[in-house]
Amino acid sequence: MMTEVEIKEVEIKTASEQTRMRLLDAAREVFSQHSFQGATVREICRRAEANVAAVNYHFGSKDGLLAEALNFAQLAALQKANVEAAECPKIRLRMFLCDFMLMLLDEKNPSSQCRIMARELADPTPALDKIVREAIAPLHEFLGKLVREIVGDKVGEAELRRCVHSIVGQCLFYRHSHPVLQRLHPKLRYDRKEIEAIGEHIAEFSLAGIKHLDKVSRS
Amino acid sequence: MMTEVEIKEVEIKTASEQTRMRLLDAAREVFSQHSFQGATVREICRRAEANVAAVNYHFGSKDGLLAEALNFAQLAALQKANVEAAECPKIRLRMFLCDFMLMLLDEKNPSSQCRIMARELADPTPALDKIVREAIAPLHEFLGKLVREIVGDKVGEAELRRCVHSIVGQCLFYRHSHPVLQRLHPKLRYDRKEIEAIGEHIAEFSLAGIKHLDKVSRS
DNA sequence: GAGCGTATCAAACGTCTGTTTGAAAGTAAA
DNA sequence: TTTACTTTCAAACAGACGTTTGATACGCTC
Repeated sequence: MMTEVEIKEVEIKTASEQTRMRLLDAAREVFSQHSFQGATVREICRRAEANVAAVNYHFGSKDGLLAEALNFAQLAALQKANVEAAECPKIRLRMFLCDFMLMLLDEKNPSSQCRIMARELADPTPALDKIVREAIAPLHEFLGKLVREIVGDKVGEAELRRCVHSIVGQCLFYRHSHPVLQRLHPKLRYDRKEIEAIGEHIAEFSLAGIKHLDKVSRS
Repeated sequence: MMTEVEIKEVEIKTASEQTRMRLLDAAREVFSQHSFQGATVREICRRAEANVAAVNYHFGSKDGLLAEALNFAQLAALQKANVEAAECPKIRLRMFLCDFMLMLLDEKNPSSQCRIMARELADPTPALDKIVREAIAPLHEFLGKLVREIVGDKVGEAELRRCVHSIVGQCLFYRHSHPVLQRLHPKLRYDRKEIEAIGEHIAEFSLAGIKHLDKVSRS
């Protein structure tokens, strides 16, 4: 049987770890809504109900907080499950794109890391190297292999790479340009149904593009 | 015959207008390289070899400078020339995409406005409304009509809109993710040949996607 | 050259930023 | 309770930011 102290440690952890968690959650929230320069330590601490000094005490700096807030486990799990699935490559591409778009766009999705990733693309930050290494490079590699399965060996590396770029570009567009799209189509709501329709569209559009590439290359 | 004064006005304008021009050029340079929050008035003035107060004297504020620095004449001219061209819609899409990618990626291209536009997408700024109204909305409308010409009337508005998003998304990806792509493929140089190859790829990829949409819709 | 409006300049302003500090509060073992 | 250590806190720090100011220099008309 556990002592009272042990229960406390397991269930609610130490007070210190609680504030660490609250800071990380708040950081993910704020970093996904503002650029790194736009996000302020004071707002993160306000949302975490912690003192301004807490960030530097627990994480050393604002940079350190961002680095620790990044966690691409969910994105990696998505890729792992997809690779191990028994379906054919085309269906796996469809599945992945729907899941990925839900990660990027669904506000209810707890994984805001991909939204941070998307935001950091344009504005290099000390954390960008980590993002590229742990999230973006594996993602491109994963999609490259998947497209290669579909397109066969007749297509060159450069064309294959551009196909991956085309797919990723379509996905990120909806995240990057969200403020613009809201102004262009004010009445459009990005609910789960709409997000899945977008994922389906990107899959259909891209599969046709890949297939056509195949034809061009063989001719 | 012109007097000396008139010649002076026409050729080198007033000293005041010269610094205005230098400020606008420097602003376009800096705003296209950093986010609005990341770009500093001091650096703009340093590059323009002007005093820090010059921005507020000539443009009222940093916001005003950005608003005046924006000028989408080249993008509009591109669309106008394309609409008036005699070619078939598919070839016109190819032409436009190559020109557009050159505007977005070619460092030698004097039109950095599109690079600013791309940068501002993610980070709403007081100038975003003007950008959407004068550049993005017309661009989407132009591409929507072009795709409509290719795809016919059998496709719904929602699907057509998503096609335009797919095209624009692919184009902007190369601009947005430039820092990332440089890390992923360090040896790849974005010279004129590579940019045109990218434009060709996006055109081929998208035409296949559009065509496939047509087939799906008719079936 | 005198006078006048415009443009430039160094300097300062107030505010916001990330970060540091030193004291206070909390925690847990002896 | 005492002791030693960790965590929180209000306050202040140094620097960067956009902007303002008042003096100075310039260009022009008379």
